[in-house]
Amino acid sequence: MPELPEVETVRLGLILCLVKQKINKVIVRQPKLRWPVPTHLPSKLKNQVIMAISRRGKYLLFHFKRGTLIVHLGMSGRLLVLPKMHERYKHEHVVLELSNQKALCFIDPRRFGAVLWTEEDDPLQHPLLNKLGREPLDRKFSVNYLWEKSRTRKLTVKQFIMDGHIVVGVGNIYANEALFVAGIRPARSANSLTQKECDNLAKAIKHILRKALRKSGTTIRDYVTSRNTHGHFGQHLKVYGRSGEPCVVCGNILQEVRLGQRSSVFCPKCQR
DNA sequence: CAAGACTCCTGTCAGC
DNA sequence: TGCTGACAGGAGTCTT
Repeated sequence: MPELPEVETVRLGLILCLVKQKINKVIVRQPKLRWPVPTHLPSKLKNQVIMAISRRGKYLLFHFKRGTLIVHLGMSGRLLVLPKMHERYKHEHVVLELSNQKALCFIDPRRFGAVLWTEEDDPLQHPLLNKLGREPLDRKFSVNYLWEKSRTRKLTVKQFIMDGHIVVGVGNIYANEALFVAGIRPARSANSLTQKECDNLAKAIKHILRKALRKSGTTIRDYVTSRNTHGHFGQHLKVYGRSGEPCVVCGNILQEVRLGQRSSVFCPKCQR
């Protein structure tokens, strides 16, 4: 499941081979994604040049002279740059054929992803983007911000940091890991956090995401050209997926609780 | 406004 | 071996 570091890695990889390329043709094989792929997408994109690729949260933005393509990878989405004449992947829903005889392919078995189009002057004003919370690696995502935002919130701190209206890009895996690093139990209510804990948490989120970003940065090729985007990450996870196993710090058995239908694993000794 | 339930979808895996 | 059912999960939307 692509989280923010993976999406950013995809972006960096795509910039290398897509910017300045012209779209020759768009093929929509399966328009039924998270939202329907706009029927006018092919005509809107035809003959336009990809000027830049940016990111907001886990949304990728492909900027054109007129309009912006918005892509979300959802749970199982992938963007691959393949030769124009390639063997068709299963679940290959949208294909952009490029002027360099390659094709950008959106592949998404579970179809939680999205391929959308906006012509707002500022694409960040799109309804899906304009209410998003802060970027975790931005300076503005700080102890003060977390502290203030959490004061009125009674939900669990894990659900709180996974709320994209507070901070974007913290999925279940990194939420679990960040709370472990910060020494905070996932079921604590957000408004019970002390300032010191908010500080630890903000730093832990940044730390975990930066670390993951560095790790994926070394495997950009895996994302852009071909399969197997995962595997290189699991070995670094300290709590996620390790319920019942010993804590890597103190040896206590890691426990699991479900918060908001999400599995949450923590060390009862290291996390308070 | 806040919080929880519900929803989309398919690959994977446990259990029989 | 094959079937069935549970589960996972991002995040918007609906309900309370």
